[in-house]
Amino acid sequence: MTEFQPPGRLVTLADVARAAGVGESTVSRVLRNHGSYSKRAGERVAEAVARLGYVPNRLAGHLAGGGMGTGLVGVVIPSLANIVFPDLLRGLTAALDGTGMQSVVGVSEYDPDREEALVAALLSWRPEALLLTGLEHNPGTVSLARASGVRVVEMIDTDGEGIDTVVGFSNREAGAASARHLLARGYRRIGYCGHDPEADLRAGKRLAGFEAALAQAGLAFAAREIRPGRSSAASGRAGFEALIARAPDLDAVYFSNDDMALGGWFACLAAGISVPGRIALFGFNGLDFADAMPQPLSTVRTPRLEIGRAAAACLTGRDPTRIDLGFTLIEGATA
Amino acid sequence: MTEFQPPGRLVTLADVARAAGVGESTVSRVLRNHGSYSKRAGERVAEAVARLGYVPNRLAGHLAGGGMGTGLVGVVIPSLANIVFPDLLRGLTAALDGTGMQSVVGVSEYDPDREEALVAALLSWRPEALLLTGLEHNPGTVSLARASGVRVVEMIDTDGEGIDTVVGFSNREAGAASARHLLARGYRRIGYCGHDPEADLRAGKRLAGFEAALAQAGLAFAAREIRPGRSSAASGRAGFEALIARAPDLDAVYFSNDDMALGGWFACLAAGISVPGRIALFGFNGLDFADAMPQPLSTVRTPRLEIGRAAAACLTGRDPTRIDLGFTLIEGATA
DNA sequence: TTGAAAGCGCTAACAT
DNA sequence: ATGTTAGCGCTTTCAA
Repeated sequence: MTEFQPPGRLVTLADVARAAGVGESTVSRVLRNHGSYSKRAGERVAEAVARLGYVPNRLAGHLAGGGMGTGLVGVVIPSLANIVFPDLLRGLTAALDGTGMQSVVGVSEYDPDREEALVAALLSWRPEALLLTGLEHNPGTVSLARASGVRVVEMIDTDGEGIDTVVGFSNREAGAASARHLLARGYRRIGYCGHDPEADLRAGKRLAGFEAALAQAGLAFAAREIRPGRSSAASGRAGFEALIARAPDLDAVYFSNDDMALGGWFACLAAGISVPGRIALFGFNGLDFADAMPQPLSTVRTPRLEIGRAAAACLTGRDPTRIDLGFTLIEGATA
Repeated sequence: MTEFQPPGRLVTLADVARAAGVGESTVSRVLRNHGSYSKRAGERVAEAVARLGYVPNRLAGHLAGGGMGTGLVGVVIPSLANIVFPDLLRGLTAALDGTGMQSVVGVSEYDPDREEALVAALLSWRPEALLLTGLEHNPGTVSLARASGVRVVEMIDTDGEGIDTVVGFSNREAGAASARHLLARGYRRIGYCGHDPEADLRAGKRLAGFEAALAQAGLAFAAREIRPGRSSAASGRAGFEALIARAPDLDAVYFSNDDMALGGWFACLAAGISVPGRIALFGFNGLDFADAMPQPLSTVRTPRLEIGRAAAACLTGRDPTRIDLGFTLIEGATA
């Protein structure tokens, strides 16, 4: 179907024009179905395109301009190891599907400097929008984003000021709501088990919100265990075991997220600790497995896919927006 | 820091040249640190770049460039909902980091037609390589990939012929090894609980490999439960419950992956079914949580990050390669 | 309806 | 060491 091509040189629009016996502009018109052309021209071009296996070069297309955008969306997420960010991308790509837009994704590993470098790199592709995670960035990142002139959407977190458009929920409030839930259930000797809140600033905000709500009740964490590295069930299990060894009288533990909480639940199961009778467990995110557990995990469900979808919807909008998609406290059986 | 820009027009290299009082080619030389230029020219250009907030346009750069690639890598994965594919991307982006390459990712949702459309779209960005998942594609996808002239790497699966370069492991053999493990442990009334093997062809190959090994021992599945939709703990739990209700005498269940197996384990816990005493459970992938469980899950660890890394390493290579990274059977406590 | 020509922002000769 | 020039592949006037 595809003719032999001298290696290293792809079929160009000029090749198609020659093969079809028409001018380049006619090929362009046919391909973009823009302007008018004869039926015959249309057929000959279509035939030549198929025969030569022509794939348009969008780089050239964009450069030639005429207001047509690149169709690229630059996205920076902090991690791929935590399913919440793939979930975000899932919502985003689902919404982008069919619009002719493509996302180009960079992963910052929770490093603001790396984020800045990624933003610079992504902008060199002249994306039509820039999607970042969270509200905290290097000053350089902010200048770059501003100067780019494109729509900037900051996802997930609404606790603070955004550059342009913000889509997410209040992590601080989610933490506070979790605390109020535990307090309402009568728990008083509460511990915290989490991964690094300095790197994962949203986890830090939840922690701060939780503490603020505790303080309102005249309480504070009875003990806390911060684990280095990323969150995981293994880390949650080890963290919980360390915590409970240090503070055996805890009656509840708040985890930085569901993965950590799952690890804590595993630890209880292994040690024969009754949940929530002896100790209550509370997570965050509302991951898939949470409600398949024999005791559904008590947690806060976050609108991850919805944030991705809403962010995509904001791309076309003209004015800055602020969308709070909220969260849902799930009264499971562990707290 | 950044001067006012008439909206809609970004700073170009020509603007920088004018501001720095040098020629365009000098700016180009300075920016790319290629060719020679005076110290003074370098300083003036650097100053102008900073002052104007100039971000190079790589689209134009590539178009002009004699042989300089786009630095883009087109990637197609079937899903973002299953952590194994983000893991793959994680290995890939980690290896790409610092090389100046960026991946552009498309998600096919296990649909070959969508995959073909994505490949066409990605090729229009003139990537320097194309990374696909699995070995089964539409004929159109294969022609496109071939005609592109770029390195094509098919990831994860080595059971079959590839277009160009293949990096993965044998899913078929992984399934067979799992069966042999269960047989060696004395299990004979084995059931299967999985998600759609027609969509997830790798799961289908594992299933086929497992069955072939059973057949060698003169056995077959005593029962099987195929669940529609994607894999999850909830699906695994429901599937397991249906399976065990239909075939109460099973002594082991092979799951399509760890998420499903976790659901099965939850079901056993909820129903007070002893594992592996009463029934053994076997998964696939070796996910994070597997060894944090009170009873570590018996499963097969797959080299997901390594595949991503190895795929990145293949990008530069000249000749087609075939890399089998193998897998590791993990003798957990559930089988 | 169609082709010729200009130019998008950049790089790589080629001069100087 | 540096400016000038000619494209890269495409889209869009503008004539014809």
